[in-house]
Amino acid sequence: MKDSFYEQVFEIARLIPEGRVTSYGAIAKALGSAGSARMVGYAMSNAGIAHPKVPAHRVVNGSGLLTGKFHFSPPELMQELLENEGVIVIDDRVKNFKTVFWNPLEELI
DNA sequence: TGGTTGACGAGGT
DNA sequence: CACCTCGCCAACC
Repeated sequence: MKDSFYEQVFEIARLIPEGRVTSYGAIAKALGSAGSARMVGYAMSNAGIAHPKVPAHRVVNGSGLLTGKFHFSPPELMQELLENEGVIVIDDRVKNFKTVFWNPLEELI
């Protein structure tokens, strides 16, 4: 398999439209591996070196928490990018998360 | 080959 | 609402 799990994660992440966010679990489920949500986040560690660019800042955990912000440089960059796209972030949490949430399983059809 | 690692998720206290 | 514990799965050393 040339398209490793990582590559698949990147593919889905790149499909996330601006102003929208999704969760690691949702991506994992979209790939058919619902239980490997942790792997999705792990894959994102390579997002920084992945090409084309992967909007990792649009991926948060199931609670809308910016758990991966500390992997950015600086950590506050993640929130900056999100707010720049119209996503309100308060206390490391996405405002109206349920509204801006992008479900790859339904929106991607 | 086997054990450890995680940017997680759900459930319980 | 906040914090803790357990479970899952693929990649990495």
